[in-house]
Amino acid sequence: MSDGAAPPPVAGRGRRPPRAGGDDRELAILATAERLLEERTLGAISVDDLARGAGISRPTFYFYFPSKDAVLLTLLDRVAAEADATMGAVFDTPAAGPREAWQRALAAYHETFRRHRALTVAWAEARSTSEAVRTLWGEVFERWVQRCATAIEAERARGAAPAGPAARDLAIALTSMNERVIYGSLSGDGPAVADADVVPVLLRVWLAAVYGDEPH
Amino acid sequence: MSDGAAPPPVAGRGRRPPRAGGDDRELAILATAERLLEERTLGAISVDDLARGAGISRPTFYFYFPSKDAVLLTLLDRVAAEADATMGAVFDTPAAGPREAWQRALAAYHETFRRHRALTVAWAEARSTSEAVRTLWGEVFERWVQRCATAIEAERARGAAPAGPAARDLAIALTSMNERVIYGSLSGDGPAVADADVVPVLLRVWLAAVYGDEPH
DNA sequence: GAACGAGTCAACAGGGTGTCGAGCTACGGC
DNA sequence: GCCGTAGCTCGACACCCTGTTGACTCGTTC
Repeated sequence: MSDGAAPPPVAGRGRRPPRAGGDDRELAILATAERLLEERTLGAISVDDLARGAGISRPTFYFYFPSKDAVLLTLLDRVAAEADATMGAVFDTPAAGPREAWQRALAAYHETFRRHRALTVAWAEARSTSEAVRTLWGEVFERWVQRCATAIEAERARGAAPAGPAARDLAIALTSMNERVIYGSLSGDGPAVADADVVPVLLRVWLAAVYGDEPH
Repeated sequence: MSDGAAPPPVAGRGRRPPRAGGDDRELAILATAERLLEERTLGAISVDDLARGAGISRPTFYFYFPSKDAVLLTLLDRVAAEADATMGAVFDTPAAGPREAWQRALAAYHETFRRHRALTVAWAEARSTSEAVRTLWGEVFERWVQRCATAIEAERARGAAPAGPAARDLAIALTSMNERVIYGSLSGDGPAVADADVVPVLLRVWLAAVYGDEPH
């Protein structure tokens, strides 16, 4: 928690001192991780695999990253940033109508994770192993929930959406659905919605949940 | 894969020959697993912990179970059976109205997993590790989806629910939501819906998704 | 050209899994 | 009564993975 007086430019996840030249090695490790994740699950990849893939020995790996999880975390940071950025862009661009807006948001969310299929699946796997991964996901999730809750409240305030459960709870439930449905369609185990149907189905549920009156 | 000619009464998961007396040990292992899961995560429990907890040595453990996962699987089989039974009971008992019916189904589902909090959390964790666990969950999930899809189709057929996405896709999306929201509220990491609000919020979304017309 | 620090790795310590083979115990048959 | 057999038990082993240590190289910098 205490950064010394010297400037620690990048903070924590990567190499201890973020200076100097062996940068390629760090990149090579990250690239190797991403490549191996395309073919095996995270648990089936050892530090040795990562090191060899990057052309270094196992101890040298530890010079660059404190653990296998840290590598994943670095990769995940990128995806998280990308997801946040995309989401921000979508929420800030005005849309033709509410349906349009939600549709675009869902499609962007889906597309972001689809583009990083292997990483997304590994993310879910590592969530049970690593506190840090869990936390990172929690943050991404929380930001998404907050944006959605705010949007729902705005729709209610302008009379477009009826009152209902706490906007935050609704947002959590619907975001949970997104997460699980998208993960299911990407991971391919168990019953899943076909890739092309993911967004339409999610959209339908979102619209019904946000704008639908209490039926019966 | 080939069971000989002799009757193999229980099949597979537990002790190799399901005969004779050391039954208590097997039970002791299962009890130990359940107890330890209350305090630590599955990954933090070793075969040695299980063995010692049951008062036997590690090699002896392997006489009763082929692996740590097999123990969990045995425990999970029970929960799966219980979930199926509860679900069956709920779907078969006629209710006052549709809202009542869905409400009861969701509450039963929630209650089943809440009663086995530690196991449910371990289940999610083991899904990334063990093919068998993944499969078992897939089966439970699939049964739930089928029942729901059937129910949705019935509601549509009698004109109570409007047309919409394929009933199966809708059922998958909503069941995914259940799974994730309930897991979130049980595991306690990340943003979650408070325990008492889980069923009301889920119910609201289900009803809106099944009975709500396409808005706008 | 000595001192320094980034970068590298062989070797080790430690902990986990799963297996093998030798021993123990009880019980039915002879 | 003793013997074989089958259930049961564990010490010792082989193996794999993680993370650390300490010594060594090599390019800079003064």
